[in-house]
Amino acid sequence: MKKWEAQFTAYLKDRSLTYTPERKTILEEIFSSHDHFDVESLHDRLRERGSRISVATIYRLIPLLVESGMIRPATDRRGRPTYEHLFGHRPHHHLICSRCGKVVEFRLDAAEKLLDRVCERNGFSPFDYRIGVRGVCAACRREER
Amino acid sequence: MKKWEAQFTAYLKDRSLTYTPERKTILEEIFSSHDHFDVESLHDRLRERGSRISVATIYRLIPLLVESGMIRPATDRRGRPTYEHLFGHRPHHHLICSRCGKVVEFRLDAAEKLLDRVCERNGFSPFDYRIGVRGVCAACRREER
DNA sequence: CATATATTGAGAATGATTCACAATCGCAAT
DNA sequence: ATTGCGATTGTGAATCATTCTCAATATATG
Repeated sequence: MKKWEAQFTAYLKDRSLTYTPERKTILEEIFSSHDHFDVESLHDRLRERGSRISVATIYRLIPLLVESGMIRPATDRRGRPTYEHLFGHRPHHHLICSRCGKVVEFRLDAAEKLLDRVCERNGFSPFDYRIGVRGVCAACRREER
Repeated sequence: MKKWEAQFTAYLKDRSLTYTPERKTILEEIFSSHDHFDVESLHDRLRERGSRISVATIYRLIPLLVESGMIRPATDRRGRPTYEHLFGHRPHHHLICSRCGKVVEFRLDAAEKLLDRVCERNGFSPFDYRIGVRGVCAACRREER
């Protein structure tokens, strides 16, 4: 059993909810990729798989996944709602160019210790963190002149 | 003239667009607060001010503000689209409880040095950064048992 | 196996966002 | 100041995503 499956079934059991085949199928599809997803394309992917799960079921599942900390709402560059799941990647961070939208990923393990201390002081048990830095990339800076 | 006004008028001029009274009013309202905003509540605030600007005008302005780097799309806890503007606050960060949604703000100047080094290596000129830590707060952890 | 509750799909209802269009506006060139 | 032209606006209609309703199933429990 995958880690995400264990976490989600525990969450469901805690609230007397059930782990239905539909929910299992949707989760499998979500966690089969690391990419962000939106409802429509997730629904398409499920249909390609041969599933006839309705969009309503997806919409109904999402709040549970958010609540349980499996996914989180995000937004694409144009502000459209997407979701990203929180398993299977080690924390990675982003440099985002405000001018051209380019995104550079980086890792920064050194930050973890600092943040652990902050969490401790505030009674938080962290399970994920993200750093986003906004600025202007070298190419755009050159172009500006 | 405010910094944001200078930046936006420059952006408009560059594309032969005009800085109309409506746009000025909307910008003033957006930058009069540090909070995130959504279209509906921004529209309400404008009406309270006595303005009759239509929502369509707001919707039409937003892509320009995003493009010009004045605001950025964000998302509230439930995934609803909001925007935050990018002027005038010192960097602050968030601990977010995945269970109950509580948000604790903190500051962490020590991170800045680490991030400056990352930026330098990648040729970025940063002007803002945000750290989001997701976890479970003390109250929710207690309740879980 | 019977019961109570949760879940589902379909389609209707809602609400947010975009579009179309006719009436203004603002700027630049006279 | 006047004219001309593209940009901008408000209105209301159209579209699109999301939520809701309801009747039919499925699931867990005793």
